[in-house]
Amino acid sequence: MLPVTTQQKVIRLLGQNGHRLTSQKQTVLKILFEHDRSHLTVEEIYGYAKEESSRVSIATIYKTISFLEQENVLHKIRIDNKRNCYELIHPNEPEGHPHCICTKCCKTIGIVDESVIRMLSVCEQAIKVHYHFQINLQDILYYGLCEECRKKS
Amino acid sequence: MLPVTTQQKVIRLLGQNGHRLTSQKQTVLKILFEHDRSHLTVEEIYGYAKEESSRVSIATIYKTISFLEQENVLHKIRIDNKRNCYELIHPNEPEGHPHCICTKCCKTIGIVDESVIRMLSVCEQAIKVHYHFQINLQDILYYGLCEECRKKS
DNA sequence: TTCGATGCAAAAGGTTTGCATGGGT
DNA sequence: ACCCATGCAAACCTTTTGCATCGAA
Repeated sequence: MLPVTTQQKVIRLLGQNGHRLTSQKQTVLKILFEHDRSHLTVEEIYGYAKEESSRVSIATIYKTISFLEQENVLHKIRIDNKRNCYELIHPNEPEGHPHCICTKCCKTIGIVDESVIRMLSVCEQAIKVHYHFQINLQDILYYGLCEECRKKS
Repeated sequence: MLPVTTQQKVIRLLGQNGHRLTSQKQTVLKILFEHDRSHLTVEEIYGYAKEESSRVSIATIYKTISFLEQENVLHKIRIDNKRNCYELIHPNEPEGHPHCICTKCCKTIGIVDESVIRMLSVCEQAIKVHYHFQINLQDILYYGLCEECRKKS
């Protein structure tokens, strides 16, 4: 759960710089807060938004999501290459952290464990050295079986 | 460059199991062999194929690519989330190795260096331990600047 | 009252599909 | 001759866009 103070900060942010805090934006934010740590598709957000209030269009959902991405509230992850997924950014966690995706139940798990993150940054360093490539952004997905699904099978 | 013996093995493979080695399939394969180590989009393959012979349709390119994917000749990588890219699988190299993508010139570099690969598998191990997640497949992209583009800027 | 945000519907762009025809084997 | 593969065009699906209208500040 994103801390309430952070939530409020985000909400305030959206009404600034000539932007307007509309009910649609608030609805989308509410949904994102309620589904923190999940990885929602646009269609899912739209579905939840219609439950909240019928006055939403899919175009607005897309526009709002782009806006929230620009404002560093939301982060796009490409879990499959058909549709995009989004997750809330947690200010104190490494941005763009790796994800595990269960190929059976489709659950996604964000990898934020410090020791793992540290190891990955060692790999990054090695790539910089070996390939003379300056890494600015990483995008790491692991596919496999989560604990529950592995136990079942 | 994929070894010629491997190329021939692939070509032979395509005429087996009730499949037919058509000129279109051969054209696509020729293009893939010639652009080994690159990461071609479907549109690019289609473009090259039309140069080779005018008798190709985009639908056939898609169908051929799916077929080659199933046959473990080709591997899909999602470099951007608009269109898919493909690269030849090299039997003796780790499948699904990481890629560096230059955000300036769009060049992609496959990471096959053994020491880096070894480090990454240590990370995998750590994830298995910390998250009780069984990793079957990895999909790792690094975005940044390649050597040439970094020198230029 | 102003002007950014919304809703609608159409467009865009990549990919898939159905079906008659072509061409390997 | 058989029947898989191809080409065409239409369908699909997600995402984007243009524009008139709405509504937050």
